[in-house]
Amino acid sequence: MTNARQLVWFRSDLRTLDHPALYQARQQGEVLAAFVITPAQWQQHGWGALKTAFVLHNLAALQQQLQTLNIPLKILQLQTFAETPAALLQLAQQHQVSNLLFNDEYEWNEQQRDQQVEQVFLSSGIAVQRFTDQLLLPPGSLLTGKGEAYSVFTPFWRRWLQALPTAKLHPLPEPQPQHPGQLTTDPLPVLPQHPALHLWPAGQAAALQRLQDFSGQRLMAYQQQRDFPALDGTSSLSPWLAVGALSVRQCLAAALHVSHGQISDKNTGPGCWVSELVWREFYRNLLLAFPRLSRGRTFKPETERLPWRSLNNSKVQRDLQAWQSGQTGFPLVDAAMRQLLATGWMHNRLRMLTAMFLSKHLLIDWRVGEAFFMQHLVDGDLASNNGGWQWAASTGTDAVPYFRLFNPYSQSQKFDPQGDFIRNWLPELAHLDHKAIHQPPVDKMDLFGSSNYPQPIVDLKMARDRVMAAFESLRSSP
DNA sequence: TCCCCGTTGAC
DNA sequence: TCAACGGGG
Ligand SMILES: Cc1cc2nc3c(=O)[nH]c(=O)nc-3n(C[C@H](O)[C@H](O)[C@H](O)COP(=O)(O)OP(=O)(O)OC[C@H]3O[C@@H](n4cnc5c(N)ncnc54)[C@H](O)[C@@H]3O)c2cc1C
Repeated sequence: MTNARQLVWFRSDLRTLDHPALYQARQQGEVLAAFVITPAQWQQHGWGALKTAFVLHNLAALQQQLQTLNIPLKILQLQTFAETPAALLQLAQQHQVSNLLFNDEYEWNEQQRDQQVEQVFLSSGIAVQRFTDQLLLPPGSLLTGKGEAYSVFTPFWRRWLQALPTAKLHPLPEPQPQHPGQLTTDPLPVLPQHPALHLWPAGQAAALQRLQDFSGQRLMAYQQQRDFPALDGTSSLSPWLAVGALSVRQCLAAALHVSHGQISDKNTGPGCWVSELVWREFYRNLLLAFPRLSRGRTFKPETERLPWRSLNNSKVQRDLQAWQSGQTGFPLVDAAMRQLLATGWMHNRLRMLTAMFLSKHLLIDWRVGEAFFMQHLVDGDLASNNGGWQWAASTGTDAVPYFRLFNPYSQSQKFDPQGDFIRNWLPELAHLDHKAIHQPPVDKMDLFGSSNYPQPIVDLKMARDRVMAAFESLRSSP
């Protein structure tokens, strides 16, 4: 048994630290690692160039780290998930593997793929071992009184807090190096470049460094600072969490460390931050329990009938393009969209604002915005992105009530009071003071060079009335 | 993880 | 004229 060869299939868990499948495999025998590149599938999932590049650069970092452990990495270059089971099995048989080990993923297509992989391996006499990795607590371990998945966050959070003290959540160490074997590591594909990639250094070492930097003053002040996009109030760890260069247990351990092992509510910096990790957890559980979410359906069935404005209409097309390019005439919305385009990341407060602006004020189908985010985000993640969009569009479970509309000007005054964030991303408005910048006066004569900043593309009162009416129409009609 | 609008009462 | 507040969406 100890010499039996173990195949560890890496997916969205590109690290060697705290890796359940890798750690267990190393205990069981000689480890061979594999990664499957499926560009056509990734494209179908709406990944953008930046996210794809980030994944591949993290793969390169993983390869290096595995080399220090004498673990060879095989790379299968395919197109889709459909080809994966056969190709992976061939690899396994070629190298006389006795066990396949991998960490679970929760999206529908990924689940289907993994089920097929498991079947072909089992019927070829290769054992399959699956591990919980992305979730702190295994799915299904937290259920409502009725034995169902939670669809409301607050009770989920309460149960989660109850379960925390007895859960085994210590990060696993990196496995010991193994004796060098005969198998060789495959060459990497050419690594794509992207202008924003330098903002997101690949690999677990960079991720841990950021976690460390965050886990002091900033974590303590998180609850006070996290809503102000001009501050460095949040961790910016989402890209590494999304590709698994960092584990959620490593994050939790850091938070527990600064809060002396205790998290009892979300009224402290660490407690509040952990509650955000649990939101991630909540959305992953939802995606697993409700497969329709992976297939573009709304959580609330009646909201499928919302009368979104048609993209065949050229005015609607122009509104969409204005939103996408940061030219809506609402400064904080535009600054946020330009942050997304330039960096591949956007502050949470602004994701909520821009998502609500598109789906509510412009009354454009949230799925269009969801796809656009996925195309540009470096941390693009189906569960969290879909969860966030359905939250903002009020089509989700435990979403914002449809009438609780953000006003882009009030949000701007509240959360960017000095206008620093706007000034940073909209140079054409940089001359305006903290009072004027939220709602710039018309600069007809181009005295300040801001005449090319657009006028608001929509009247807020009209937009508000329109979206309220749209939601209210759901009640009366069948 | 909200905003709007009408009312009230102090000036 | 304006802050404070409550109801409603
Ligand atoms: C419309 C919309 C789309 C979103 N799309 C994504 C996405 O594609 N990928 C993604 O990772 N997050 C997404 N989020 C959630 C959230 O905005 C980001 O996780 C967060 O902004 C990342 O920044 P951070 O790492 O500094 O977060 P921190 O505040 O430091 O939080 C720590 C971690 O907790 C998790 N987290 C925080 N807030 C949330 C949340 N509201 N929901 C789920 N997880 C959360 C993230 O993994 C994050 O890295 C979306 C939110 C909205 C409203």
